[in-house]
Amino acid sequence: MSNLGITPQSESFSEWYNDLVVKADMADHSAVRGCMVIKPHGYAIWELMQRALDDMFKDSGHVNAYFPLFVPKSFLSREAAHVEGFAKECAVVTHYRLINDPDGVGVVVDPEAKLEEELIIRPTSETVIWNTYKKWIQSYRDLPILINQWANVVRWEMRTRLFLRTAEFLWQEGHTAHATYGEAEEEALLILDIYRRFAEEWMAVPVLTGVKSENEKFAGADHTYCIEAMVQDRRCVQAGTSHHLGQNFAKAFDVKFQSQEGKEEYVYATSWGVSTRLIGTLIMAHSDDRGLILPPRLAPIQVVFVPIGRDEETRTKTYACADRLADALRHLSWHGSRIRTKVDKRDKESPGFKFNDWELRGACLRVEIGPRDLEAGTCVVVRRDLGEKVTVPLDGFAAHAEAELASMQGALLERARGFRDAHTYRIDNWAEFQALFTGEGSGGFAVAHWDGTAETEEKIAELTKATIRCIPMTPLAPGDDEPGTCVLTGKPSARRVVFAKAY
RNA sequence: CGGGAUGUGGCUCAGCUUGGUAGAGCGCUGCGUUCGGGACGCAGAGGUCGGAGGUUCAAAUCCUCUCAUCCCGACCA
Repeated sequence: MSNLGITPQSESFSEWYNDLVVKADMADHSAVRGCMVIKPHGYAIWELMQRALDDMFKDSGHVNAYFPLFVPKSFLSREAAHVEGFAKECAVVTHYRLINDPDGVGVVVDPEAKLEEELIIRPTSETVIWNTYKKWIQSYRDLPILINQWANVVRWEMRTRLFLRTAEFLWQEGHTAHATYGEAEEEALLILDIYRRFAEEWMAVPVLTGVKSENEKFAGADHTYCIEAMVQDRRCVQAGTSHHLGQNFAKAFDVKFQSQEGKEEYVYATSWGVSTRLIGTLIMAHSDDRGLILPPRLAPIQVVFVPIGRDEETRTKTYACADRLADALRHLSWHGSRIRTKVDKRDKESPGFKFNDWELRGACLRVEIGPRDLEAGTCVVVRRDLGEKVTVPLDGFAAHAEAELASMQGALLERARGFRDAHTYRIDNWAEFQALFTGEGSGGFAVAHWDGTAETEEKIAELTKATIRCIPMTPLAPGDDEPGTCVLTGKPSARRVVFAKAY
């Protein structure tokens, strides 16, 4: 069995990832640097993610809206910390018209068509939205506002990777307005918990929840909550963030409301988002050298049938059998949606080719139906994460398939959790800390004491490339939240924090 | 934005040193045989050699510039 031209993980994790994304037909590089084409197979995963998250947002009282792509430059000057965080990576629109090149062929920018005020392509929408909220909010009766939008944003990144960091990406951004600090805090934590549940229950990716250090928090936030996942090269991915913005944007955009007591106060805000980066995280968390391994709840194809027959007559029978089984599955509801199936009737491809192809594309269960099965009244079922062929009677097939999907969903989460826990270390001396982040096959989560200063954080990053991923919400192990001494400086530390190399 | 590498049919690459009619494998199209872990035969189609200048009788090949991609750093969801 070949690896189908995918660089093995053991040889180079990053090449493995690049090969896989392209060969599994998820995405392609585009004509524009740093941008990508999300192909149907990759987009199908995004659609499933969107649907799940959108339901959770709606269930918790949020509504969707849409705000414009363009941000007047002046908006970005309003909140100093915020603009500093994004200024270096903004795309700017300066003109609004092209003309035929007077000196030759093609078109050139019309110098006459210069915009009076340049427009920034949104790197995030806080400023546009808060400029709007100012018009919407007068009284405490207008609050809270709980709006989400699904959109694209642009951050002009120097170094990009498909799904993990692209110049343009798709995401959702929630923007809420509240009367009190406490209510905004509750909102930020509510969303954080939605993100955690989505990661674990849908993506089968266990995540740490925590607070970002001052260095790592969102520019413009009072504080930032995050979910952090470990992937198979033991590096850490920030998979989602939820910000308590305090009154920063309300002050920058002068958004006040009259309280029940008649007092004028600034509004409290949150913002929160997850992006197509989740797809990259999903791939890196579970997949192997043979291709994608997707958790059933997010797999575009959950059960694929490969009917086998060397002659027309056998083929007719195996096709009919596969259609019948697929149809039965489609009428079953699993986690609230129909089971997604496919009967692979491509007659130019051999069964062996199809086996490899569907492993590459991450179908969860593959069902082989050949002449031998027809005689015996069975089919052969192979689960993508286990790879073993199991002969199953046609009679109990649907129940078997459903049980296997459920079991696979759980198994992936457990495996990922086991992997993460096996690479999470409590480290109390500097030599050990450095050793963890040095050399081949190194890495993981270092749960260590830190003296709380930005200088120490930066020094550690400089020496090891590891950064503080989060200050956990709850201790990962008993004692983690007790005082100790900083792993680098030996100064007092209030509690342990999590260090890792990050994407 | 620095350092390195690479741009030649859809894909992977050879040809470039030493200038002289653009090649291979895979894929693609047609027909036939195949079909339980990437099948085979025969016949076909497909390329302004990333782009622009220059040198030359002649440029994929030499020179200059430019664009893009990948890897490694600095920056970031």
